[in-house]
Amino acid sequence: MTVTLADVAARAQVSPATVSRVLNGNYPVASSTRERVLRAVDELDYVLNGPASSLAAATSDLVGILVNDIADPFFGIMAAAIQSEIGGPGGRAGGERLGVVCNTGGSPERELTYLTLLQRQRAAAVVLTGGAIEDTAHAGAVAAKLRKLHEAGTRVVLCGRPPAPEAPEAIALTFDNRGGGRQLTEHLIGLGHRRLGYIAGPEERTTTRHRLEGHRAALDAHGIEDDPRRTVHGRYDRRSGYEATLELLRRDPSLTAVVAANDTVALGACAALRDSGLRIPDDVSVAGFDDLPFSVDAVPALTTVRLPLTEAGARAGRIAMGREEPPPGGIAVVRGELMVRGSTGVPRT
Amino acid sequence: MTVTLADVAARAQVSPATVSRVLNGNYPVASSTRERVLRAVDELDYVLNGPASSLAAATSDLVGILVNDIADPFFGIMAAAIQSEIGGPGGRAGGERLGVVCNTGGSPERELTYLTLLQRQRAAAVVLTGGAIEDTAHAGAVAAKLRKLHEAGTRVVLCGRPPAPEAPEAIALTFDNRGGGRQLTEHLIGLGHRRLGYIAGPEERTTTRHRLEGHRAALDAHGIEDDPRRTVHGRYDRRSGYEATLELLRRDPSLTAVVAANDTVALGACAALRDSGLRIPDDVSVAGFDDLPFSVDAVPALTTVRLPLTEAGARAGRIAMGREEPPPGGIAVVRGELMVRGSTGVPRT
DNA sequence: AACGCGACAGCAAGCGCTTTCTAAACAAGA
DNA sequence: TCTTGTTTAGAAAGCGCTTGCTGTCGCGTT
Repeated sequence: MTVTLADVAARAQVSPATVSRVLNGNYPVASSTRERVLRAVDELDYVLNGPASSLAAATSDLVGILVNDIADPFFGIMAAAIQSEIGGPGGRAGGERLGVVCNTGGSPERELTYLTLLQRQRAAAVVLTGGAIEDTAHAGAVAAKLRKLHEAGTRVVLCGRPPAPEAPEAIALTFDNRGGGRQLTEHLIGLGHRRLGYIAGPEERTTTRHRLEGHRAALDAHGIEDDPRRTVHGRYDRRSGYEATLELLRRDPSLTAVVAANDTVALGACAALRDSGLRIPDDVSVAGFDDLPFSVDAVPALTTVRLPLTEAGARAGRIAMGREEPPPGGIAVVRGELMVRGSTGVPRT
Repeated sequence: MTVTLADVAARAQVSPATVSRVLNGNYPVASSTRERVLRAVDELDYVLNGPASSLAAATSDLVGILVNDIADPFFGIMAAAIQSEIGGPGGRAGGERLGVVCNTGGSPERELTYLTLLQRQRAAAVVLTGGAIEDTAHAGAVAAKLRKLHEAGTRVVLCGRPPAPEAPEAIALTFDNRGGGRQLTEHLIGLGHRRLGYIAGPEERTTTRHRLEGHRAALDAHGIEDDPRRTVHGRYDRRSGYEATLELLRRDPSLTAVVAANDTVALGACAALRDSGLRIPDDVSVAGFDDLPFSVDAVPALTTVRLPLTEAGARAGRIAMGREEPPPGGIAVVRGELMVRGSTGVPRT
């Protein structure tokens, strides 16, 4: 029925061991023999049995990529970059690896489930992307899993996620969300804004907290009181941005700027402002975060903080594959870059 | 070092066989025994060895999802929907499956490589999303792989991809790209447009061809000559839409409408028009395809054809898991819905 | 001429699990 | 009492591959 190594060996008149060595290519095999084996492989259309191979070798060629929301380009772009460094053709280094993207949907349980599944598959590496959930119990559980994975020989990399003190062996490429948030708000303050609304993401995420902290730091540095009523929490999606904006306007119709948790939310905010008859940026300025591809096409183009998602993802991928040295101390901070565009301007007086 | 089934068995004072049966839960085990085993599993923090299990059982819990471009929400949305039906309990007993997204980047070789990798892993199912590549050799190779996968017990589902006549065992959920394209262009013609530019996708994709055919059918049905100079091919991205639009304008500045291969391209087209000092839709109407989430937020909102990506993906996922009957004949056509919005209007006279 | 050694190839022992077949224990029908 | 059936547990044979160790052979050294 299915072709096995033994079949290939028989056909090539060699032992199974030799076939295995030809296929794995880390043991001297005479080129004439090798050729014979490869021909047999070809003729029989042989495909290695992955599970058997993984079992015997105690390693697999799976690399897991965990994302919060695969439908969100923020994660899609990182995932694509990571995968491009991991395998398929082109990633020659030491065999083909299967980079698999796992969608947690932002759910803690699913995150753990996937981690277990990956552990079960004896994954070669795992990359966790995006912000972490700030729940002590859950964070502890994740850290414990990461430690186990590491012990089992799985490389662990965090991309766009803060370091996990409880799992220090995980390499972390962290986005400077705090700094970016601060830059953004300072830009707005510099333009003359004093009444800024802030649409934050879900409460329990590190990304949310850090960006918000940056915003508040900027306010504080300029002696602007941070009225808690000017901050609204929501999900990281357009709808949430729309509703949050209406809420902010209800609370304070004199707002001159809205800072959104990310670009998607900012787009929703723009829609809400327009639907409320307000012009951007003449009446209200809007700023986003991430600089996703569509942001430059918004009308007006969105002022935002560009995060080098592709570069960071690629680097994370290389580190996961052991093809690049981890940063000293296992932690690197990746900075964003303020992109000033049409959606922010001098406030009306 | 690592905990094995035998360790658990020893601790629970039962045989490995019993532990296995408890874990797989498809064999009668006395509840007292079961409990003892589960406690041991818990105490030892045991995690099943996936490869070993797959080897012994000759099946794995991997489900592959192939996408052309994971950074594109079109695929991200489908992938999320598919995965949501795959993960978690629900399938077989013991049923956690690992839904893995593989990014081919639109490359034929990568597509085949991933298919081989999935075959190697003895995947439980494979879902291919998005348009196929129209290259006889490649199509044949893919079909052959699909047939092999099927023979090996892997369920194969196509989602948003035309049926593969050479691999009839693959269930196909096909988008009615031709019909959608036709509707869109007829809408424009109905508004009075006669000089329509068309920005098509890459030449060799079925999606590209079908949408274009629909467009031409509409022109033809209304006796409008199809000037080949009014069609430009490009990639499915924003940049391509931008450049193609400039090219179309150069060829015929009197265009009154631009139909884009998809929403992302349409966004680029809008940018190009605006940069050329043209108003939408007063000077030129623009239409997209897919109705991605950001399309409604474009200014003006994009007229487009909504494809039920989430529904189709979910259905494909269920079929892949064997939880839903395949459509009769193994083929189902999924229709799009014309969404008329602000980006199209009556042409200037 | 004897020896040593490098380069290859094969043997066989697992890797950790599933599953068939068998056995034990007990209840119930004859 | 003996047979038959039912339920639950164990023994053991692999699943297909990798790899440490053991040869074998030919050739350069001494």
